[in-house]
Formats: sequence, C-alpha cells, structure tokens
Amino acid sequence: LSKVSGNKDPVASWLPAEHWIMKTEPDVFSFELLLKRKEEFWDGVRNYMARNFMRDSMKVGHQVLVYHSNATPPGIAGLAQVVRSAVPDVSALDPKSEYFDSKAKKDQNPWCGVTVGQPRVLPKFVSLAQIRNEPSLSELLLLRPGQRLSILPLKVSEFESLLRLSGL
DNA sequence: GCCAACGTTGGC
DNA sequence: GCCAACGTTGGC
Repeated sequence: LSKVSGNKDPVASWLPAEHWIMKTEPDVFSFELLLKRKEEFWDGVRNYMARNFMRDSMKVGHQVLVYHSNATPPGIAGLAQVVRSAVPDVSALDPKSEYFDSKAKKDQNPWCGVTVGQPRVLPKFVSLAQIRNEPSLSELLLLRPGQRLSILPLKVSEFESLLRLSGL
C-alpha cells in the first residue's frame, strides 16, 4: 500500500522538511496582521495533506515563509516560525465559525493547527513572477500546475533561494 | 469574472 | 469502489 502510494506521492522527496510555505489570503489574514499580533493559531486548514504536515512534521523552530495568495501580486510576504506544534483546531466544532465542520466531534476532531509567530519583515517582497523566473526554484511545489495545498514543504536549497530573492 | 485543476461527495 | 457532478482554489 505505502509502496504504491508512496511512489506516486509528489511531496515524498521533500520530507522530512524543516522549512515551509504557508499560504494565506491577505484579505482574510495578512502577514502585516501577523506582525501586529506577534503570533497566530493557524486555524481553518481543511485539507488532509496540509493537516498531516502540521500534525506530523511541523515542529517548533521550523521556518515558515508566509505566502499571499489571491493577492495582487501574489508572493512571499514575510518570514516567521512555528512557535507551537499542532493542537486540535476547535473552530471545526463551532457552528458559528466559518471553519465549522459538521462531521467533526469533540472526541473525533480530525483538524488541528500549529501556531506561527516571531514574524520577520523581509527587505523585499518576492513575487510569484520572480519565483517562476528563478532557475533554482523550478522544482518548487508551489509552481506545480494546479497546486492547491495551503501548506507546502521546502527543500533547504529552495528556502535559501527564496531568502536570497527577498534580500535577507 | 473566467476558468483550469483537482479534492470531495454521493448515487449506484 | 467507480466516477460524474460539484465546490474550492487561486492565477490571470
């Protein structure tokens, strides 16, 4: 089973990872708001692979590049880190929350989230167009056609290339 | 606003 | 367990 699916898993060769991209729509939650709040529980992730990354792989101290999607322009808005590993995402249990999941129960809640903090301003915003133009980033999972995962692992070299583009 | 990609749902 | 329909993501 794991042999078959493992070979087809497009992210397998990125794991284990210590560097991540986390996407957010700035209209909903921006990097600037993270700077103001200092840290934020990353709730509302309702995709199983992204959930698995948070639950199984993301540890305190891991570096996180915050990516603004559905933005003009889209791109890397800032740097942060994981400051708390995954705990249950109780927004799934709250009927008034936009992240409510009617299938989640108190003792059977599949959803969790990490806390992201220590936001750090980058000298330069790194646009998606710049990322596409960078040869060393041609394998970046973010650039895969139709890539919709909101959390993506980065290779060390990819993280370093992105930081270099940011001027840090 | 359009639309391609693709995860999820639900009928069978 | 297949697969068509549906909903969401996210760049443009």
